[in-house]
Amino acid sequence: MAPEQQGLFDLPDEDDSIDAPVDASDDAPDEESDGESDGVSGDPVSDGPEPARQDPPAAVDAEQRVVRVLPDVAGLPRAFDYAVPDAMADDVRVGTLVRIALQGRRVGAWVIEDHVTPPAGVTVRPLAKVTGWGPPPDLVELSSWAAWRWAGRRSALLGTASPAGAVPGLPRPPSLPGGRAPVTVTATTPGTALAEAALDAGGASVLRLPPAEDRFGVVLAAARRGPSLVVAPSLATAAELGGRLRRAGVPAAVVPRGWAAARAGGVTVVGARAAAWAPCEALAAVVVLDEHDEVHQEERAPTWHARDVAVERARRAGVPALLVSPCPSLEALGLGPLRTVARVDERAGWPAVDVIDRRDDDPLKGGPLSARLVDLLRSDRRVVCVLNRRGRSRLLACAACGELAGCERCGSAVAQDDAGVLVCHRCGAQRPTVCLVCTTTRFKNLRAGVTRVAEELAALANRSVVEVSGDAPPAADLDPRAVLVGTEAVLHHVRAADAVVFLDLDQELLAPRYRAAEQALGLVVRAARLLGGRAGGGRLVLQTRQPEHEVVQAALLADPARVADAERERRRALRFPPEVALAEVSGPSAPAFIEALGAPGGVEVLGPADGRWLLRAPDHVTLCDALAGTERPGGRLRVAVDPLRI
DNA sequence: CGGACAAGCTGA
DNA sequence: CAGCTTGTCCGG
Repeated sequence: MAPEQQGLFDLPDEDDSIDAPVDASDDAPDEESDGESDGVSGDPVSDGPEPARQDPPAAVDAEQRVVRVLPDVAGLPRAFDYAVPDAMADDVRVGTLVRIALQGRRVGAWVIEDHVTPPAGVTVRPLAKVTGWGPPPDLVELSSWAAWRWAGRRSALLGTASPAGAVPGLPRPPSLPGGRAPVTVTATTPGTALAEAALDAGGASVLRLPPAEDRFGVVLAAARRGPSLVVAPSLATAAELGGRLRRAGVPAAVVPRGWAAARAGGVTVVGARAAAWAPCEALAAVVVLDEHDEVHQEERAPTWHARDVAVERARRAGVPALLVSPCPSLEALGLGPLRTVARVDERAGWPAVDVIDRRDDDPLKGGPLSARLVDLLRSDRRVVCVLNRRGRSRLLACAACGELAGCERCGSAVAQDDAGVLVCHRCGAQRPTVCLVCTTTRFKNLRAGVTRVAEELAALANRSVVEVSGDAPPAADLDPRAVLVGTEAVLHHVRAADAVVFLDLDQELLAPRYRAAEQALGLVVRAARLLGGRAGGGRLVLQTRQPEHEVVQAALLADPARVADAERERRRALRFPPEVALAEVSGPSAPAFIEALGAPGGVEVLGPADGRWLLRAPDHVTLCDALAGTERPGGRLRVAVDPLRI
C-alpha cells in the first residue's frame, strides 16, 4: 500500500516538480550563508546575483496577502510564509490558529506576522484552514521574549497562550456603562489600602499580606480599575475568586474554561499559572497571588514563571503589577518596592506559634514525638501533623550490633517501606529486615517516616489517627475527630485545623536545596492558613533543634523579613539567585550542547554532576543571550532557566 | 516532528 | 542485490 499512497500524494504535487529543480540543484546562492539570526530564515531582499533563471509561475503576485506562521511542530523552530485565501481574509490576524500543508502533511500553526514579503524564490502556498481564535498580538510578541528568557521553544509558550480546543467564534463582551464595572461591594481589608496605593503608584509592587488575610480586597481593587489579570496559585482559588468578583458586580472569566470570554474582552480574567498567558483586552492591572509559591513555575522546559511573565506583561502594557504574598520571594522583592500592612495587622494575621526545642532530647530515643505533644493529641482539638518523610523509616540501625542498615548492592542507606521491606532508594534493591553483619532481625528506627509516626501517635492519642499522603487523600467519611498525619500533602487536603504540628521542621530547614529556607517558610504559611489568624486560637507547633533559625523566628514574630534578610546575604555569599542567573542543562544531548556553548563571556560552566551542568551568569541577559546564541544539537536536551530545586 | 532519501548492514 | 535499518536533511 505504500506505492498506492505515494501515487495519491504525487497527483497534487505537479507544481513541485516544476520548482524542484530550482530548489534542489545547487544554484541557490544564499542557501549556504545559513545566517539564522532568529526563527525566520531567508532574506527577502538579497536576490541580486540571480540572472537568467525564470521564477516558478507560482511566485507571489504583489497584491497577495501573505502571513508568516510558526508551525506547532516540536523540533522545527522556524517560521514559514503562506498566502491568505480571500475566503479567510477576515478571520486571519496575528495570533490566529491555522492549519497548513507542510512537507506533505497538515499541521497546526500560529500566525505570528501579517502582510509579510516572502523571501525570494519560495513558492508560497495558501493556508489550508482557519482553526480559530488564538492569542492576541501582544502575547504573540511576549512569547518571543519568553522563549529567549527561558531558552525554550516559542511554540510551547504560544500553546500555553492558546485555547484548549478550537474557538471558531467569540461571545459578545459584556456591555458596561462607561466601560467600568458597577461594583457593588467595597472590601475593607488592610490589604485594600495597600493595593490602592500600589495601583496609583504604577509599576510593579510587592504586597506582603499575612497568611490569614483575604486577598479578595486586592483583587477587587485591581478589577475596579478595569479588566485585570489575576494569577492564583490554584484553579480552585481562581474559581472562587471569579465567583466572588461576579457577585460583586465585576464581569469575570475563569480560564482555561472562560478563554473565549477572556479573548472577547471586557472582563477580568482569573486563573492559575497559565493565566499569565491568558488574553485580557484593555488590560488595567496584573495581580499575582501567593507569588512565592513554586506552583507558579512551569516544571517542563521552558520553565517560565508566572510572576516574571506577569510583570513583563504589565510593564509592556504600562499597567501596575501587584505581587502578593505572606512571604515574598527575593525575586519579587527585587522587582519593585515592598508594601506591608501595619505591624498590628500583620501579627493578627499569623497564628500563635509554639516552638518545641528538642535539643535536650536524646536523638536516639523518644522518636519524633515530644512529651508536650501528648496533651495536644489527647485534647479534642483538630490536629494535623506534618512529617516530610514517607514510609516507615528512612534510617535504621541494628538493635544488636548498631550497624546502620545499608544496601548490599550499592552501600547506600536503605529505608523501610510501608510493608516493612528494606528498599534502597539509590539502586532500587530490596531485601528483608535482616542485619547484614549479625543477622538479627531487630532494628532501631533512627529516622521515622509518616507510617511509623502514625502508629506511634495512635498509641498515644485516645482517638483515631489517619495517615494522609499525596496518593491517599482523606476519605469523605473521615472521622472529624481524627488526628491527621502526613507529608506536606496533608496541608493541601485539609481546609481548617486547630493545631498544625511540624514534627521535624529541621528536615525542611536543613534540606540540601538552596531555597530550603524559603520553601520551609512557604510550608509554614500554608499551615498558618489552616489555622486562621491569632484571634482564632489556633496553634502552630514547630519541633526543632534550631529555635533561633530565621524561619522559626519569622513565624514566631510574624515577620517574614527575617528570612528574606538572612537569605539575601546567604545567596550573595554563595552566589545563588537572584544574585546571579542560573540554568541547568541536562539530557542525553547535554554534553554536545555544552561543547557548542563553549566559554561565553560572563558565563561560568559548572559540572557535570549526575549528567547535569549548571550555568551561572551575573544576570539573565548574559545567560539567556549565551543560550540563545548556541545552536542546539539534535536529540533530547533540557535547559531549565531559574531551576528551583538544586 | 515526520517523511524522503541515501548510505550501510545482512543474509541467501 | 533485495530488503531492511540507520542517519541526515528539510519543510514556505
